[in-house]
Amino acid sequence: MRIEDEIHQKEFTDDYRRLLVNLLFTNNWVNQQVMPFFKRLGLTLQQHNVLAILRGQHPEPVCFGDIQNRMVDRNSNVTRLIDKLIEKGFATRDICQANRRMIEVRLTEKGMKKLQEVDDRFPELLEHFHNLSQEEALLVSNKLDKLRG
Amino acid sequence: MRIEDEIHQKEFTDDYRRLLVNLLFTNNWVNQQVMPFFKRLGLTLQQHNVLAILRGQHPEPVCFGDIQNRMVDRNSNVTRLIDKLIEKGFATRDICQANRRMIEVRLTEKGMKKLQEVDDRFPELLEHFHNLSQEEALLVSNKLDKLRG
DNA sequence: CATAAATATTTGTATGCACAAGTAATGTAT
DNA sequence: ATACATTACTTGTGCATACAAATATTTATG
Repeated sequence: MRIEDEIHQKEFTDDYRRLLVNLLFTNNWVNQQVMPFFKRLGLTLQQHNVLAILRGQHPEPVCFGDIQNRMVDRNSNVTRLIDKLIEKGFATRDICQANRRMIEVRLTEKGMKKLQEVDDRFPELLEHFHNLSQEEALLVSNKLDKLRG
Repeated sequence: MRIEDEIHQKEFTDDYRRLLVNLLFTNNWVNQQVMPFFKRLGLTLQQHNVLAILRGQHPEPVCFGDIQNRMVDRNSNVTRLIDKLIEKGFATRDICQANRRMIEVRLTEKGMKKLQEVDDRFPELLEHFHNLSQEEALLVSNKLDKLRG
């Protein structure tokens, strides 16, 4: 459905303005697909993002700064995210002995299993994106890369 | 910059997954351009969205339900948004005499001036999108429409 | 006409996020 | 060695958001 119809607006003054509004609107749409998906699995999007980063280094630990730099949403408060993951038994935290300002975060077995569970169901989530062909998905992705510069 | 490099990930298992992450990441990027822009003008993105909807009907009033249906972010709590706008003197609220369940919201002169101020500066904001050509902006916008179905 | 259903908005609450200030450990310069 | 700056993480606070329940008004039904 055209963005003009979605928000009941006649037309946009220019294509960039249309793109801006469309990106904001589409983001809400994406969140409405993604949030319930993760909620059903007992995670938030960002908690899952951290778990995936931890798996990338497993069994090596990852420190907070590195987690932050690899996150899709850089504004997250890593301290409190990790608190939640530890509370749920998906991660552990230890002070790094080489540099005691740093915290080593590791994935647990339980966290690993939860990630596997997410992976198993991921195709369900991606189905929502199949209105675009694979070529179109790739094209849009590349244009978004270009947009951000 | 490629999304893989932004989040330090080697590569994605498939193009749809890449698109999903790219949309989420790009949304954060967009917010980082948009939020400070509106903050400098003493508004939030959503407050501006409501003001623009009110202008669309001015001098006729708009009721809450219609505002909600036209908003880019449908999850907003319209009651509390309008409270803020009235507090700032940008809008007024009256009970509709024809149907007293409904609230008529109108733009004030002050609100109109604030919108004009935003319009005057809008080109600054849109500059951030000029990494894409006008054709590309249009293309991406159309693909996003298609994605949502 | 009384009652139930539907509509439109409001309020409560728990959670999440943004931003700023705070703490603790380490590095650097004199 | 001491003082200052930097780094890495933590905490506090106010504001925004999501979701559910509540209220008030109108419409529909027997």
